[in-house]
Amino acid sequence: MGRPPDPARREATLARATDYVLAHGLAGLSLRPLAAALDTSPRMLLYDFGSKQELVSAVLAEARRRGATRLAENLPAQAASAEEHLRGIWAWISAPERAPYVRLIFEVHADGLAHPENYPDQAEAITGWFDTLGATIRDIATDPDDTVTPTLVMAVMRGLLFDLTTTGDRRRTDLALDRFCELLRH
Amino acid sequence: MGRPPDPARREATLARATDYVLAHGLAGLSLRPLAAALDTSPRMLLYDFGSKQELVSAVLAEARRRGATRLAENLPAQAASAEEHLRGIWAWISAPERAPYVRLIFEVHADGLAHPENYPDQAEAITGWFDTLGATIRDIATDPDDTVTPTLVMAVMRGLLFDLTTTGDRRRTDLALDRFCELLRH
DNA sequence: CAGTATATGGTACGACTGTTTCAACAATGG
DNA sequence: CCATTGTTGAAACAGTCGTACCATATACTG
Repeated sequence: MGRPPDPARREATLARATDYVLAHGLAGLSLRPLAAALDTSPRMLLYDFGSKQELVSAVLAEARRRGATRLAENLPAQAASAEEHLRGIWAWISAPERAPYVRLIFEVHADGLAHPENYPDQAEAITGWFDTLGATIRDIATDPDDTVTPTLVMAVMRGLLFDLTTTGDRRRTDLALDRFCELLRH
Repeated sequence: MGRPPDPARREATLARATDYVLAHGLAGLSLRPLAAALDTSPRMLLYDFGSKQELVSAVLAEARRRGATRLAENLPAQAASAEEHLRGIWAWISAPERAPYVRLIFEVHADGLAHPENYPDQAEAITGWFDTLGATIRDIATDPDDTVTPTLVMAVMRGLLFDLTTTGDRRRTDLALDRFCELLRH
């Protein structure tokens, strides 16, 4: 009885909305331009997602899913040394093609500082990397449950990304990562 | 002939506006609430600063000035070891009282990713620390013109601040700094 | 076919934004 | 006093924003 719902439409919209947000950023996101770019209407976006905030949450979840997938694809599991892993991750995340993802990470972080209630799983997005990372750098860490080394490694990555995205000085930031690897070796 | 201009008013407004921005953040800044909190009007803010963007620029410059002054006050110049300096900076910048400054740094960075034209001196705000920092950690760096070590040190700071402000896990981030100091020692 | 559910367009509301316009007021110099 | 110049208030302009309301179109079941 009645027309059947079409969940595929929502998912297709979500995918394209994620493209749009990655391309244009989160900060100035507005329903009308977004809808226009997606050949739909604000009306339909709210119909499918309930509110702008829920749409944003869905987009961020989708972006995280994509990021994790892409990273897994590009970092073969069979371990070279931990150092090579580290360099691999840096080369991947700092590449210009990842700029949209990196920008999104920083935008979400900044907005989360003012409105933490909108990002209930932010903390998990930080510590979630430790499982991923912990496996690859286990030989650096003193013991398997060590969270300190992954914390430091991720901090170096994020800090260097902050620097790189601000100054654009790839040479200096690359050298700084070299220096960090050097420190880890001894 | 005529009433003399009153530059003191502008400066007083700037000081209080900086307080307000530090307290409420940059992201949602709006002239009307700001003016109300400052017992003035949007009209006067624009009269004094020309436009919202120029007001923001002035506020950021003032905030930077304050931050540099406060940091200088709290880190006595006569050198203990570089490691103690590092720990001192971290203790200072990661203290809860600095949260407004830290938030502002990240907010400006995030907004600058979308609108770099509004922050022409952002890159300098990064590399500017190297002079300050270079002096205190000279014995860590291989030579006086080394920019790589300061880059790495600042990256660790900023990355750990990113983590701390997201997860709130002070213990883990403090330990990560310990670990970094340890690495630097060898 | 009627009935019922989803899907969708159009439109408007109310609140907000930075900025401008026009007026009046205040203090000073001639 | 009066002209000049700086200062300030009130209101409006021209937008944008997320969202709600109302009607209609579409596709399915009984």
